[in-house]
Amino acid sequence: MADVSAEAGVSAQTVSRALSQPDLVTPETRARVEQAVRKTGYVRNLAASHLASNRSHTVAAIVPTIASSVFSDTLRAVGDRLAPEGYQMFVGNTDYREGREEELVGHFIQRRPDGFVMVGTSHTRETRRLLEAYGRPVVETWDWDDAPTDLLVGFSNRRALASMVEHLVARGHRRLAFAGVLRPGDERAIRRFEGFRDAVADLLPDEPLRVVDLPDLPVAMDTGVELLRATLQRYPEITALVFPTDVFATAALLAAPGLGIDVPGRLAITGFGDFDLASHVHPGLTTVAIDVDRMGTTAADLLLARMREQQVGETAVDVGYRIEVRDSA
Amino acid sequence: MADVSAEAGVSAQTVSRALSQPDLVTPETRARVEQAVRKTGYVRNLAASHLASNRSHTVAAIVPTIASSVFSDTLRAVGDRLAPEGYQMFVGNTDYREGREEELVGHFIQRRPDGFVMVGTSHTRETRRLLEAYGRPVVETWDWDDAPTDLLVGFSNRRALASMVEHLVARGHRRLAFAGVLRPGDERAIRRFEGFRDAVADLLPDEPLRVVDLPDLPVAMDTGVELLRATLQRYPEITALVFPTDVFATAALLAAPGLGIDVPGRLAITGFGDFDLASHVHPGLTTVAIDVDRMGTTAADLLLARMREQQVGETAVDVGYRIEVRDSA
DNA sequence: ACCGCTCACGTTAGCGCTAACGTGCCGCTC
DNA sequence: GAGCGGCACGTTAGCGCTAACGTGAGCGGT
Repeated sequence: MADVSAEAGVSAQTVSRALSQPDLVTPETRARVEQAVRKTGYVRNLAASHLASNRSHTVAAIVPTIASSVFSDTLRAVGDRLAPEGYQMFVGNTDYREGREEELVGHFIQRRPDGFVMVGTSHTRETRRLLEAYGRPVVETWDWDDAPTDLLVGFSNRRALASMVEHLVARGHRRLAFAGVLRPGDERAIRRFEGFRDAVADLLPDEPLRVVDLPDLPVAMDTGVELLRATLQRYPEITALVFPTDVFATAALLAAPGLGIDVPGRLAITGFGDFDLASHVHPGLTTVAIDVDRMGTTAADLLLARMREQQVGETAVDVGYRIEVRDSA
Repeated sequence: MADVSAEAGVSAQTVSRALSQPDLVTPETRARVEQAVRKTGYVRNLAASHLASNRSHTVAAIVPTIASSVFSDTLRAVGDRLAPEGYQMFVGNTDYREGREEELVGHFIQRRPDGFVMVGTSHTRETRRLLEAYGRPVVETWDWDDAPTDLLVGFSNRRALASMVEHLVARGHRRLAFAGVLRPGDERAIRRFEGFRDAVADLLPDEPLRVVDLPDLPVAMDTGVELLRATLQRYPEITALVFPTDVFATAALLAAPGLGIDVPGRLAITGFGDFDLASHVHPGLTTVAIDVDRMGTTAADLLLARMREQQVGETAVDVGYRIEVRDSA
């Protein structure tokens, strides 16, 4: 920067201003500085900027897995909104392992991000303590809680599944099962199960709770096939099978003909997420659609406002959900 | 850090050593420092560490899109290998737009990452200049080039598609078409097309080159259906259709029955990537499988060695590919 | 007893920026 | 024409670490 300021005949402070707050220098000075930057090949060092200004212009994002379209779409939306404002994003994945989130927060804090983006509202006590002590804005996404850590842009997984059960009951289904992978690292799946459980208890009080949980299997299509098989073996009487993710539901849908199961005639199937694939399988998958782009963009908007110490109107935004009815249910 | 050193009764330098190179202090001192860290709630500031040591312990990764399992699996593999070594990863996506890569490199350099992970070997002149001037290790992935920028862990997209054509020809196919989305931001797709073109010219010299390119459409399943339709309209005589990605191939496979097309009887279909879905559709999709985990892990290994200024044996690693033969072709 | 070496830790300076405040000039008001 | 405020830019100091070098204790060899 000293080279640039010498070349441009101004002080280092003016170079700094010309680069980060161009409005504060005259157009002529700005042009001289820009010319000097080009001539010297200067690339400013944001680590030094961070240290001096106490702003890193980074955001830390923590998701269960980046190798799933649901979260990577969210990250893309957040990143696309933040990048033009000069923020870069760190990404960490918990791999659906309990405790990894706390570890990641611990590591990320060392980089002093200006904000955090988290998936879910359920965190360990220590995670919350760390985030609160850190004192920078946090946006939670992909779920709903009446007492969020800070900002919240999400929807109720519980109500979404309850709505799906309502849809099935309205279509005349009485014997429903839920099949998924439930474990502490994936609270969203647990909320969805709870929504199923409560809606069944509410709408079909005479029916037993039918659940198949294979907590040791990965979130992959093979597991969906296995869940379909296990559920029909355990509850052959069911007419509808509710999955907490399209990953399982589409796999089950694709495997059904081979197992001699007519969908939706013999068995109705529902998913969650409205993946690209959901509208391409036959029959089309009835599923829960989330406006992921809006969720990501809104989360980034709230974070930006907080990071700039602007007033934030609503600190909790419900982006809702939509039951996307296709032929599978 | 001053608080910690006062609390532990040692100098700040010793606190620094206890945290970053624990072997250099006695076990007793280390314990006292750790105790003091806990008591004070100290979280070290890696921006300051970066500034003082000229090592950021970050790696910048640039991919076409993070919302695709191919690249997010790679990122996950790279990230999982680097995280335990204390490296965090910045991710940027070019959205398959030409020129975005150069822009991203320009931004990332300001953060002084210790290394770069790139997808592809083809970059603008300015991108290469920036990376070379920056002088830190760069790993290119997902393609092959005899004169890489620095390190290379990939495979030949061109040869992979040529192998697929060989497979089809060996099965008796003569009239083949290639259908995809070819544009400057996606060099991998172009290499795959070239592999198809050259293999057809080589093995089927009497056949014309049959290509359908819809460069303005997104890489999504809808486009796959559209490509299938357009290709059969233009080249009704074909018996095999080669796609440069499983996204298109699986969509075409799922749409075929509805269009009255029997796969593989009337038309053989092949993809690229061996997505989870490829083995779940019926018929199973014949496709090109890449060992993405190995590619990511090896890329991270080479990068780590270079970042630590260790000797790197092979600077170019070919992870190869495998034609995964299923029933679609 | 002296030397030289190693080890554990301390001291000094500086990494490359920007916050905060200082300075000088210009134009406006009364 | 004195006074005042705003603007553009400069000066000073310091953000929180670590590289490089310094120091002193302990130990073995001669």
